[in-house]
Amino acid sequence: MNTYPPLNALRIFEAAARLESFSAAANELFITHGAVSKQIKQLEEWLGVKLFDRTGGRVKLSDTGWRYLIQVQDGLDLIANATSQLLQPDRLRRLTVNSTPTFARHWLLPRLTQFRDAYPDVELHLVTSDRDIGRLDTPFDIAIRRGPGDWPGHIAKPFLEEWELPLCSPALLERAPVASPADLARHTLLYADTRPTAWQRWLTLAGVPDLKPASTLHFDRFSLALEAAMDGLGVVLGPMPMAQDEIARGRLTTPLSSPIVPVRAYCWVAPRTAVDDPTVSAFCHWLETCAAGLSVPPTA
Amino acid sequence: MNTYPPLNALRIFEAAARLESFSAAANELFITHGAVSKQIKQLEEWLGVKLFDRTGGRVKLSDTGWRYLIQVQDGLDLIANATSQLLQPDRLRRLTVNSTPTFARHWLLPRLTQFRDAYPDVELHLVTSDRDIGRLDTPFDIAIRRGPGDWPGHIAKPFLEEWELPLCSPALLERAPVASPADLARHTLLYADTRPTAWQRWLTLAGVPDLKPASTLHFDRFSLALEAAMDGLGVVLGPMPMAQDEIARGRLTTPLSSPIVPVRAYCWVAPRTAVDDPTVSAFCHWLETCAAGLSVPPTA
DNA sequence: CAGCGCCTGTGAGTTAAAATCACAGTATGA
DNA sequence: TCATACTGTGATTTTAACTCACAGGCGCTG
Repeated sequence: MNTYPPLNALRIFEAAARLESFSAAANELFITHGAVSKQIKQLEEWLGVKLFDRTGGRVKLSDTGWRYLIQVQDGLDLIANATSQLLQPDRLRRLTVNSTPTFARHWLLPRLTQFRDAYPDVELHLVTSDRDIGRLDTPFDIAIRRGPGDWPGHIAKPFLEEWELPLCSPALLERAPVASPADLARHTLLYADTRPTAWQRWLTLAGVPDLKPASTLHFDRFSLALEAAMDGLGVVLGPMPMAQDEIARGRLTTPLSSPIVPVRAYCWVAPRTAVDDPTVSAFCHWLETCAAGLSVPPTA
Repeated sequence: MNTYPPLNALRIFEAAARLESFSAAANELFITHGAVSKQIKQLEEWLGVKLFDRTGGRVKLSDTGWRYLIQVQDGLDLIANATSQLLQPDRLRRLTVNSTPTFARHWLLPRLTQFRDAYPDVELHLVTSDRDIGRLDTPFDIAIRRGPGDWPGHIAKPFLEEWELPLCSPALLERAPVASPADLARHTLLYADTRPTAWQRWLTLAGVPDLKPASTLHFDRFSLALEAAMDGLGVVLGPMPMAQDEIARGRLTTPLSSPIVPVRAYCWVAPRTAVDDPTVSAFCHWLETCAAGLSVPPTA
C-alpha cells in the first residue's frame, strides 16, 4: 500500500513545473492561475518542501522541485499512456522485423509497446542481427539498417538521422553549467568501451583536443553510460536522436548543440513485394512517425 | 500535455484491483465501501469499459481491468516512491563500486536511483569489469562478484542467490496457461545468444527434453529477451531474483516454480580496512536489504 | 520617474467532487 | 431457511477545487 500526495495537486504541479509558469499551466489546464497557485501551495505544505523558488512574482523550479518532477512525470506519463491506449484499440497481423542489436535496444524496444498498443493484434517478431541484408538466412518483413546500402529487390527509406552530442542530466548542468566545450573540464565524462574514440573525436572537432575532465567513468556498454548520465553521474557522448525520449522527459539535456558529428542514418528496408502489405506499411509509417517526433496515429 | 483519468478514482481503483475487493480497499483507504463502489463506477463510465466483472455482489478483475492495472500501477508506484524519497533525505560521501557488467545492468543500475535518493550526497562511481578482484588495476570500495571466491584481505558476504526459471508476462499466461513444462509447447520461447543452452538445460531437468515450442525468438542480448518477455512476446528463461522487480510490478510472472536451476550467488566484497566506513556499510546494508526484498531504511 | 504588462499570492465565496449513511440485492455456507 | 459477507445506490453531508477580485512585485518603455 502506497501513500500518495494529493493527486490533483500533483497533476497541476507537473504542468506548472514543466512550463515553469503558473499562468501557462492554468491556460493549459483550463483553470485560473489562482487555482494553480493554491494547489502548488497545498502540495508544498503537504510535502514540507519548496518546489519552486519565487522571485518578484515569478517562479523557477527549485532543485528539489526538479528532482521530484523528473520522477513523478514518469509516473504520470505511464498513467496517461495506459489510459489513452485503453481508449483506442486496433487489429492486424504477424510481422517480422530484423534490426541491428543496438538500434533494437536503444530505440525500437523502448517504443515497441507503443506500436503494440496501437496495433495490439500485430504479432511482432523481433530478430536482431548485424549481418548484411543479403546474407540473412531468416525471412523478414522489414529490416532496419544504417544506410546507405546496396539492397537489390528491396525498397528502402531513411527515417532516422543519427549524430553525436554530449548528453547529461539537467540537474548536473545546474551545478556546473556548460556554455562551451572547455567547461566539460569540470565534469565527469562517461565512456563506453564500445565507442572508445568517440569523446576524443568530438573534443577534437570542438577545438579542445587536450581537455582534461574532472574525472572519468567507464562502462563496458553504452547503455550503462547512458543510464549513468541520466542518474547525474556525468556527461555522455550519445547518439541523437536516440536519446530524444530521455531529453523530452527532461532526464537528459544537450548542453552544447555543436559540433554535430554525423553518423549514418537508419533506414527501413522491405522486400518490394511486401510494400503493399498494410501491416508492413503501418509499421514503416509508424517508424517514420516516431522518428519525426509525432504521435502514433489513432487508426491504421 | 496529457489527459489523465480522474486521479482520485484511479488511486482507489488500484487498491480495489490489487485486493480484488471493494470492502478491503475501503478498509485500506479508510473510506466506506460505498465510496469505493462509486469511484469505480465513475472511472468505468469515464473510460467506457468494464474494469471488473461482477457476479452476485462479488468483483473479479476483467481482462481489460487487469491490463490497465498493470500499467497504471507502475505509474502510481513511481509517484509514491518519488514522494517517499522526497520525505526522507540524507547525506554521505564518495563510493566506488566495481561490478560485473551483467549484474550492474540488470540489478544494480535499475536500483541505483533508489540508493541515490536515499543517500543523495553519496557520489557513486560504478566501474564494470569481469576481472578477478585480485587483478583489478583501479581501486574500489566495494566489488560485486559471484561467489564463492578467493579474496584475501577482503571481507565478503553473499547477498543475492541466483537461479533460473521461466518468466513471461501475466497477460500471455492468461491467453495460454502453463500448468506444466509441457504447456510451453504452445508458447514462443525467447532465446538469448549469451545463454544458448539455458533453455535446453532447463527443459531437460523439467523432463521434456524434446519439447517443440510454438515458435522461437532470438536476441543477441539477454536484456532484450527480458524486455520482450515483459512485452508479452514469449517466455524467457531468466535469472531469479534479478527479475524480481518486474515480477513485483506484475510485468512478469513465473508460471512454473520448478525445476530451479541454481547459479552462483552474488557477493559484495570489501577491503577489510573499509568495512567500518559508514558509507561502505550503508551500501552493503542497502544491497542486502534490496536483495532481501525490504524497503530502504529511512535513515543511515 | 510613472505607467503598463505580466506574473504570482490570497481571502471570501461558489461550485463540484468525495464521502457517508441507510437501505437494498445477491451469493454462499451452515 | 437464516446469517454472513459482499457490492449497489439515492439522498444528504462534508470536503476539496475553483472562481473572483483585489493586491504586490518585477521588468520594460517612454
